[in-house]
Amino acid sequence: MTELSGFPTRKQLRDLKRREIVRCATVKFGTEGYENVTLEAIAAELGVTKAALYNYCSSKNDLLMQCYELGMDRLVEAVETALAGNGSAAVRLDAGLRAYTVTMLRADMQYLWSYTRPMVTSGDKRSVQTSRDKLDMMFRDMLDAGIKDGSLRADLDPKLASLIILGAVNWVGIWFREGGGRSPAQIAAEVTREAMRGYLA
Amino acid sequence: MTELSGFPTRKQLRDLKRREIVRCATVKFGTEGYENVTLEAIAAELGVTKAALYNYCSSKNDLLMQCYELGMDRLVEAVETALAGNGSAAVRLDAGLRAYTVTMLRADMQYLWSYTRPMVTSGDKRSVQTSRDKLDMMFRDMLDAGIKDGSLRADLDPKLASLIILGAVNWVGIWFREGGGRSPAQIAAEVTREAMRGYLA
DNA sequence: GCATTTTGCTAACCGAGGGTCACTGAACTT
DNA sequence: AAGTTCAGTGACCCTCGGTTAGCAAAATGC
Repeated sequence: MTELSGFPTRKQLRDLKRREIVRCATVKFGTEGYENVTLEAIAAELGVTKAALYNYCSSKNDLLMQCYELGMDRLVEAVETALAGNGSAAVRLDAGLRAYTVTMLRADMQYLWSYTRPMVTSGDKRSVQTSRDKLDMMFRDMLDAGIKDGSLRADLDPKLASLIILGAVNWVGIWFREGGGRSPAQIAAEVTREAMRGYLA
Repeated sequence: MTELSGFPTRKQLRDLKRREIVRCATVKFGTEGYENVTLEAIAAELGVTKAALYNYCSSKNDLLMQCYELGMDRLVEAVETALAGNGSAAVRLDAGLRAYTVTMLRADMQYLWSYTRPMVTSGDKRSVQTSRDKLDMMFRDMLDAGIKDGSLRADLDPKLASLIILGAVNWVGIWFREGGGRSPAQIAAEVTREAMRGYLA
């Protein structure tokens, strides 16, 4: 035994701090907007100086990317769980899309669709794109399954259909703002049903 | 006669210059990204100094808004023309959506969807929103007409349907990049057909 | 035709904020 | 105890959006 158990190691501590920074940045970016948040403000909220942040990210944009990745992981996990449920492919697809939408409508996730995409520089694109592709593939596979089990139209093109459906659903993130009478869950249910309408068997 | 005709008046000249600035900025924002374009660069391309630009816009963000307005006008006009054609409401809706998509896929229009929305500050929102609302209304009216003339399903909800369809179509602007085998017109036709699928009578 | 104002622009500057660097003090290593 | 690693600091630089004083030329007034 080189150390007491129960205390985080140096590496773990470092990662915990990194996560805390990302969490803090996510909230601030999401509520105040990327442009309007200074690194100084983030640092101040964490009780350190700006320069300290550069131990955990290489630039402001990189910090945003880390926020994006965290959000994407959350999204992938929510959808994965929902898609793994019971029922026909159509039913599971519906659940997956609803999970996707509801997660996306969380206040601190809004920036994902509002701020992040344009900021993605060619260098960062790779890691972001893999999460996106993964989600895309999950939905596409479910569309395939729907053709096989007969719950979706046999003549649909999974690639095109997933673009259409995800487009419709992503758009919600743009136009939906809290305050209208309906809850995110209700909105998600309506939009998902509507987006899938043309594809049900 | 206070002046020779055929020469632009002071006011006209000023407006021409303004347009030229906006056109130049549009191209640069579209191809290089808002963040990466300095006012100095725009000014240099126009052969003036940065400060001169401030005679025609109040801030960099305002310049972006002027680009946005120009693009929106273009979009509204293209859609208006297409919607005014002959045929059933479904046919005209199809034409309108294709016009919308093709216009949106122009290289110098990409920034509209990639860069502008998040930059819109609450003050500017008004003017931008009116163009958006106008487009939305045009499509919604056409959906209404489709219910009336029987070319679209009688049970569709125009408000929800327009959000779904426009969402699907707007998404193209995000994922489409030149170079794939198909032309913008082909893409537009495919996506439009697919997005309308669930709503045809 | 001369004085006055208005206009379009420039040169020089300011300040915010992203990013860097030399250094420090504490903790781990040997 | 001496050396090494490392998180964090404070002072600094530089880019870039935005401002201001002033100038020359065109428009306007008398």
